[in-house]
Amino acid sequence: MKMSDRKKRILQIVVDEYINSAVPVSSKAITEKHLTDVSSATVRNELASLEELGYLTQFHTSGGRVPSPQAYRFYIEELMQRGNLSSADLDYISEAFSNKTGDVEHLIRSVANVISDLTDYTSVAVGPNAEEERIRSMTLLPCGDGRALLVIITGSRILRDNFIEIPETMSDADVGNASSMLCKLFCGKALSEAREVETAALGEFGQYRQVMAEVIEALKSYARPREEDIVLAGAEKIFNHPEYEDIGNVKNFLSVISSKDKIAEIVGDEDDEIQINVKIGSSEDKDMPDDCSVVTATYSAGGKNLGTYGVIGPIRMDYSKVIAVLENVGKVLEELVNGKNKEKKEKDHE
Amino acid sequence: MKMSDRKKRILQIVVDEYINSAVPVSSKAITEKHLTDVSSATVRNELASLEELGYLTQFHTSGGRVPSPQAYRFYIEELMQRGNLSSADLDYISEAFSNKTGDVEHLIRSVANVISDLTDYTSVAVGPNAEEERIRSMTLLPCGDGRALLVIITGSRILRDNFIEIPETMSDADVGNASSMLCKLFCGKALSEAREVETAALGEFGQYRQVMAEVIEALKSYARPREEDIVLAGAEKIFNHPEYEDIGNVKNFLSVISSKDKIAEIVGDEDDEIQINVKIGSSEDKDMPDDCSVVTATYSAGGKNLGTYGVIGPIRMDYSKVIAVLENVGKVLEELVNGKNKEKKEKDHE
DNA sequence: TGTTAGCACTCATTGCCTTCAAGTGCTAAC
DNA sequence: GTTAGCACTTGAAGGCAATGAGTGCTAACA
Repeated sequence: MKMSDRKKRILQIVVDEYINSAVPVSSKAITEKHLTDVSSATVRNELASLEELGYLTQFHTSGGRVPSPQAYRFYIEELMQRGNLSSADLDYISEAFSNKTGDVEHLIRSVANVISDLTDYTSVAVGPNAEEERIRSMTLLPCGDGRALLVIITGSRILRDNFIEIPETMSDADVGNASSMLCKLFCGKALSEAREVETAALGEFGQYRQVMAEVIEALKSYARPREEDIVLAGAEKIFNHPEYEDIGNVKNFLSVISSKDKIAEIVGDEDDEIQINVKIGSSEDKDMPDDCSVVTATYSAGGKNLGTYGVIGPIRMDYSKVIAVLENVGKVLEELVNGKNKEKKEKDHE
Repeated sequence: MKMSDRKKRILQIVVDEYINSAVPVSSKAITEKHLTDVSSATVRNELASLEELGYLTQFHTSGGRVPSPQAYRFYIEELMQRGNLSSADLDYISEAFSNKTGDVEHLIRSVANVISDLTDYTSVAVGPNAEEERIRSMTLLPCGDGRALLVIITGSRILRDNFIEIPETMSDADVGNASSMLCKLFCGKALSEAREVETAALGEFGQYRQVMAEVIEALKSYARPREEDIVLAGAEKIFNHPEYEDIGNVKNFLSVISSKDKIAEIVGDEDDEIQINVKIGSSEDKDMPDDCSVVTATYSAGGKNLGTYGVIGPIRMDYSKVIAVLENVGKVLEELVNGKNKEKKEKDHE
């Protein structure tokens, strides 16, 4: 069966209405508020047909219709009005990032907060993959107790730190030497390249050998996102949505968002090509609760990955608003990063 | 009215029963399970009297009695059986900390997890105040873009979240010099002392003056506990307790625990003299929900403050178990830290 | 004077019934 | 293809009686 234009229009009305009201939509409501030129009986026929096509479901015969996950997908792709943000919202975004300095950890947190505030959903964020970041500096700082702290700084000020065991025989000066040796070896390389240095080849490093092996071990731990790079904002926002008056749903939701692993799983496996990604219900990700959707966007600017950001909330989500927020935050972020680069380049030219 | 021994015994039974069952306790239940030598009528008289004294309340005439906050306080101080942990629990604790390396941030998280797992409540932890920690090393690492990262290593932690603006005119070597100058100036001092160095007195530092001023500014940010030092574990555990089948309670609870500020407030204002601290209901802390209790302990070992740890949960909390867990975790932690010190001293002697 | 049996009373819970309203599906007419 | 009309379904809400747990009070007892 082909989808007539009227069917599409009706489906759009149902989804819009349901997103707004959280109440199953009846034929009467449709003809009264939107399609005033046909009768409710006509709409009823169309609704029955849309139900057959799998776009709508009914809880019980006398209860109006509710969109299925399939309907939401279709809605997002074809039917949704792509809204723009109010200028107040836009101002809020630019202001929030206006004087952001510091490293990515802080940036991630601010972005998550802004997204949660504007959308009224719980937001999730996973920092950029450090894999391809080039190492700017690598330092070993002795800190007593036979240990040294390995600090790695990369281009976007991602820093990683690990403790390295230092042999008793190494003096602080030795550690300093090892440190500059490390820097010579690894600076300018990407983390992923650095990691691949063969441990065996390090035999020649004499007394530093053990230290070097540990450094490589540490580098391996950077393959996965760190706990600190997975953040959550506005968890309490779910209570603003009626589906979470049910304790069971809250339970499911909380069990997911209180595990960083699960968040990483849900947000993580992005296809970098697609800017906005929508997952609806549990069918698309085993870690997701049945009644949840996740909308994420992966940001980048100046060729640099800035991380993946998004919201998690009920399937009945205001996709239009959420997508608008994600897009605009992305834009501002990009301008910010590029603007800074530009500024810097201009300075360099003087 | 004086509390007879029998009254105390009955009150103890009521609180124990209620903590176990979450069901209001009736006179019949008491005489059947515990006080078999008196009749329920006698117990009824006592219950009425305990109610008059403010220890018990009734929701309705035919509903059994429930302890009041006052009863819990009395129970904790005088009535509670101070239980010991099972050997399985004790093993679990020792194992959890057996190979903990790394800085305080990691320690805080493990401790919070252990406490939450053993008590089945949500646990909260606020790391030790960095104020009195002695600075072991202080380093400025250049990271391009006119910035350097200030890394401070103290006895038990690494502080590395302040970027310092570096004047264009400073080369990396200059930054290195500034770095060693900082170290000379501040190493061995406590953070709180270091912070008090007069900015004005730094005029003599020439081109480093601005940098020095910024470093002092940065030091000031460590006066309050940092967000990273306030952690939460097992948020989803509240659903294991029947009071949180009510969505309103969950809402209150979540609104508190999703704000680090509020957690710090509730956990924070400890009297260091008292090892275990119990707050029951909202009367003791305006930030706390009416129906919540918080039990915390401030740990220290070898003269060093290790932070404040505890659980937050319903007023009807298994105080005996919670306190036992907190005490034992404290002991193991102390042994761990002292053990290490001892080990180290022995090594130093060789 | 403290304890207890007995009994009337209170009140939440449960199940059952009715009524009500919302919404549908179907049919026949347009 | 559209629509009016109507029977049918179903959840929500309200009333009502039965149930049962638990209490408070009184009078008798040791």
